[in-house]
Amino acid sequence: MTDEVASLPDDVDAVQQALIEWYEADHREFPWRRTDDAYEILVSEVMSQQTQLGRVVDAWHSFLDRWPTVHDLAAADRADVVGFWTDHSLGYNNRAKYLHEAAGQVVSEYDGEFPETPSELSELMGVGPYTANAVASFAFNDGDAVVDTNVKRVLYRAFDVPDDDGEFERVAADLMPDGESRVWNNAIMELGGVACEKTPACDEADCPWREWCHAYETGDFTAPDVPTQPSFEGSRRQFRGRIVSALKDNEELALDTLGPKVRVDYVPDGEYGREWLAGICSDLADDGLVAFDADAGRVRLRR
DNA sequence: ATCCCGTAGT
DNA sequence: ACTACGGGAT
Repeated sequence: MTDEVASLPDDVDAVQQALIEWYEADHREFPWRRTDDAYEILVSEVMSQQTQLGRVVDAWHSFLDRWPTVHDLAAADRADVVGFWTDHSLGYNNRAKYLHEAAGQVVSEYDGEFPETPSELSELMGVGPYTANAVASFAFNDGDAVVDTNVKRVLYRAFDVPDDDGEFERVAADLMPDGESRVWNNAIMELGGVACEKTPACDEADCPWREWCHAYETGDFTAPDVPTQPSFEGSRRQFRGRIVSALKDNEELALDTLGPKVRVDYVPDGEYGREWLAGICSDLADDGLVAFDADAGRVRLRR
């Protein structure tokens, strides 16, 4: 026997059963947990990647009202999808573009029927390892163990898994009961979301793993390092967001009309003027989010 | 002011 | 391996 699963308790069956029973006894209700439609689940996962779950619920219903099927989304104008995204404060606009592109892939490459394996799902734009396993699990009960920051935190604390992506992936896979990816991945992320958050709530949430948890035993609830990010206020990101938001009603605007909508201190020939704005519009155009005519100095969302 | 967080591009 | 990417919640 190797030391491959040295991090895990001997009675893995009991660990698995405890978590599943805990999850099934009580958990937060989200509408996407009551569907097995791959398109609806993909939309929820892409939204959830960047936005707190409570805020996703309304946006998810609205999105599916507007584009009920993958065919509807594939046929939509990119500008409308990006406009919806910014209108609902969903964050990174690139993801709206990716989701729209992924819908196009499903229609053109799979005749509108979603592929069911993580490896095929990973080929879709904006779908990486996490989302591929989430969709494969929740739509088809056929995913591998998901490894998101919730799962990393749980494994790091409970079983002393080293802060290393390969280690997390290996232990997460060893821990998942065969053929139960749907309930398992829901359950372990729920554990990270309500019991094993940054500030843990072991007793309050009746954590099912207290008897095995190294952190609960030692009182050391350190979590894996999360990279710090540059401040948002005053950042390029902030102004990109404001530009897309100003264009969301599909207007085409001249730079000098757009400028004051983006920053109050806009002066055409000033430090933050036409040249500065054109630079950001040019980046947005490179990202495929806007159509920018630099000579005419006019910009609008890209169809 | 800080937190949240998976993917793509390089 | 590192960085860009949004904006509400707290």
